[in-house]
Amino acid sequence: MAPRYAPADAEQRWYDVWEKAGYFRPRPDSDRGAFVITIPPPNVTGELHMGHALTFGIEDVVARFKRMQGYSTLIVPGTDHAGIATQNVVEKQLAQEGLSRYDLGREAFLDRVWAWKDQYAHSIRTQFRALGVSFDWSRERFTMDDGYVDAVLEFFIRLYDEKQIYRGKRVINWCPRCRSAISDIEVDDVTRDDNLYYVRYPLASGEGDITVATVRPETMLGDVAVAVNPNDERFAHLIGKTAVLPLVGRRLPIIADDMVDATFGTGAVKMTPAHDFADFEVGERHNLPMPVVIGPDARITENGGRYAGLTAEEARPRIVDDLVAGGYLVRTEPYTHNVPTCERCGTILEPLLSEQWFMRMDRLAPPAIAAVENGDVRIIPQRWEKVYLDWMNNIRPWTLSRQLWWGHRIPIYYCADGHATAAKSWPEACESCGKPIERQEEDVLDTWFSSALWPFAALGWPNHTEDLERFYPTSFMNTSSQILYLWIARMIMTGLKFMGRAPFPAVLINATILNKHGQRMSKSLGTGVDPLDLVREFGADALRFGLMTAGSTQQQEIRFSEERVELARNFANKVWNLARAVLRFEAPPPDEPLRLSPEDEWILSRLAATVGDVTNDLEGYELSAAGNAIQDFMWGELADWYLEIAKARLYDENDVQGAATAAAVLWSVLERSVRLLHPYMPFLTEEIWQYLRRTGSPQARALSGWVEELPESIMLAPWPVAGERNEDAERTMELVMEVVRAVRAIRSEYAVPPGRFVPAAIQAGTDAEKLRSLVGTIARQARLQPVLFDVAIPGDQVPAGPAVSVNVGPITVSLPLAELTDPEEEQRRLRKELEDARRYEAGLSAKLSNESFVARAPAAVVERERARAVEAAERVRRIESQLHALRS
RNA sequence: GGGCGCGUAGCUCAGCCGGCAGAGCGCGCGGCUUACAUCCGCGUGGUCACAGGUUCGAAUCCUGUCGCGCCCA
Repeated sequence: MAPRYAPADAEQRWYDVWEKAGYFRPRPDSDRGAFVITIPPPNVTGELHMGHALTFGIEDVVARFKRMQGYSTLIVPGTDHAGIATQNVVEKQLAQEGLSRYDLGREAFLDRVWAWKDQYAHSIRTQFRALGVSFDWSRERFTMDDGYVDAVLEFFIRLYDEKQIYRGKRVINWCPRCRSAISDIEVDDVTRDDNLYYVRYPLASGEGDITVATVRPETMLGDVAVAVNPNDERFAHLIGKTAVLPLVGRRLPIIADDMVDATFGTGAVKMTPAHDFADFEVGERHNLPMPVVIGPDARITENGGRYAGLTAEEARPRIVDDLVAGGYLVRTEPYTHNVPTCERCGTILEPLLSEQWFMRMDRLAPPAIAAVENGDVRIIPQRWEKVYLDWMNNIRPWTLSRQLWWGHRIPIYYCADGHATAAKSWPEACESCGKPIERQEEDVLDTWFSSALWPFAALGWPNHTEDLERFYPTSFMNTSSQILYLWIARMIMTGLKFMGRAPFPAVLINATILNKHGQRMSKSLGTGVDPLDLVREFGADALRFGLMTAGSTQQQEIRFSEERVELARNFANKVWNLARAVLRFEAPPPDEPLRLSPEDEWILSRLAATVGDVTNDLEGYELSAAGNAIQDFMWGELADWYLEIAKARLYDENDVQGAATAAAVLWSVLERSVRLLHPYMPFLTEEIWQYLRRTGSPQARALSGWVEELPESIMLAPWPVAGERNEDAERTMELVMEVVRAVRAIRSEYAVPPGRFVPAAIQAGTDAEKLRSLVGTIARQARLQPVLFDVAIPGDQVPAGPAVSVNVGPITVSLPLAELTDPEEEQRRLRKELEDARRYEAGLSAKLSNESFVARAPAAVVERERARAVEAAERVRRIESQLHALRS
């Protein structure tokens, strides 16, 4: 084994071996049942980023844990066609060639997008493999592959037949750049400084006028009314009268509607139903005409008279100028408001009246609300449940249609009379009138429409496949908070609708990954990091471990830096070297059984505690806590203490049984720790596993519970079990470590060369019996030689001559560092220690003399404080006596 | 405007069903000790954002304030 772990080599070898051996496929038999994840399919727009590495890392850690626990475990991989996003990137590519999608035409353009898809799906697959994720590639899906298309058609037609999907004219968010409708949850509001224009509309009677306020004067071309609040006395006399639209001359009825906020502007509002969500509703209530004056290209339409052809942006100053010239502009004032922009491209959205396909939500939502309320679906962290429920309780119809080419084309066919027929393929005739079908709907479906089916469509729905039978509902979903509405909510609704059961019992909402300065990681900001660069530099295991332990499950953001991966790489190397050390001490097994010493009992107890903690943490999806627990144990206890202590026996040629016992305990504890670590560091642990398979005495293997040979891959090994805790052994070793640390501290303070042995006298008081067999251990770890243990010295006298005293609990270690001890210095040190000890003692007595405390605090707490007080007093007495001895 | 989260050592974070403030990194000192210098030993470092309250006792529970962030309108 090399002195340094080289990840690149191991990673390349193992992934292929695992895949070829079929370890990523669910095992057929399992009495523990199935554990299934259908991954959130990444967009085929580009490469994976750190957020993906986190998401899929979490899924793989959890799945590997469950696989080891014996579940029939399956992770279904896949990619999403990501309609508008992918179409945008391909259009950008075309633009660089000076082409638009219209130059190519629909068919040729789609060929281009498919080529893009193939390229990126391949590159994403390569990235997944580099991360070491145990996905079942034989079940890989794409949201536009043949079977999936069928699922989408089935979904659409069933809901259409149930009248849940309908066509209608509504004001929608229109992106003039994407040339498509946008769902209201794909809108980003951006705060902008604008002007509020007060415009005077004369009354038709020629006497008087009414002034309205607007931030978008150009929309006045589409005005059809002026509205006021019915309770607004200022305008009561005008209701029913008619105003005249300046510049246009259209006659506008003055109407009353509750929607109008009397405190905004003048309290009178112009109504533009084709270009404003609220105005549209008022327009419907009052049967107003709805002229479209700003078209899909964001230019003024024919309805805009002499402004036709201008962009909305160009039209505004012209109209304002004309209003001024006509004496209609009363005044302007600065106004800050939110402007809706396209989440994809940042373009300002135009509310636009148009014909779209919609899906009703009022029947689908209630069961999905109930599922979260009654705990069938748990959202972690739980606070997100409220966010989900708030949105679901105010849910609105879903705009399904997108004016795109890339996506699932809406399966609606029209006859010459414009009747719609829904069908999986070109129908024979119109289902309404029997006339021939003339054309298919041009629009495609919102990407999330197909994503909503993912957990069951990826398993074969609408066919009654074996996978669907066995693996639905899935077990776990995790994703970012941003798509709680867009995706999670819709999966729950459709799962309940078509499968009768929610698609998963638990949803983990991931933290957002920020860089070390707290900025979002994003390609456009230049703050993105390619996970594969980190894999190349530090190894996939290090990236996984570093990410998983970067922040707790409850956090909503994680500050991530490369340094974290470097530290995880160091840990990986530590584990590697720990294994090297353990494997070098293969002792010949004695015939007799093992003879466990206190430190053996201790490390076995600590392992038991760690297995328990890690298992609990993983069950609760606390991956950070679990990872830290493994690292703390392997590095801080197994390597730093147990191995160092065990070396004495391992190198002792006169103690064959002791050496064999230490070697066996080491092997077994390492072997089980490596299994604990496997979900986080699959490659390193597999590499070590191969050495473990070939080693380990029968006693060592028995200690781990192995009755048969170790399996050929750690992926087939069961999750470790450990025995009982041994509290006595833990307390004893805790004391040993404290004494050793205290002596080391004194040695360091007195600059005793680290290699040098110094004589010592240890008085252990009440702990003498407990420590007797560990004196040798203390001596070696603290480099003390020779050692007088528990010799009866009258009173508290330390051995003759100047000495340095170390007090740990009831234990005192005296180091007669004759030539090193400066009595003055030592007195100063002891006086400070005495001061601390007295302050501590005083604090305790104050507490104990407080009657309320003694009366009201739990008995156990009072008892503990009393014991501490006794110990503190004793400590004060000892230090005093040590000081006294120094003076004499 | 409404909702949520966060504020603990120079940095990143544990601790938060109340009972003597922790870890890693950094920094300082000392070490190539027969697994590892991607390492080992020791040390330094905190009004637990602020102000009230509850309690025998508050980093932890409650209220308010300030600062940062996210979501919704």
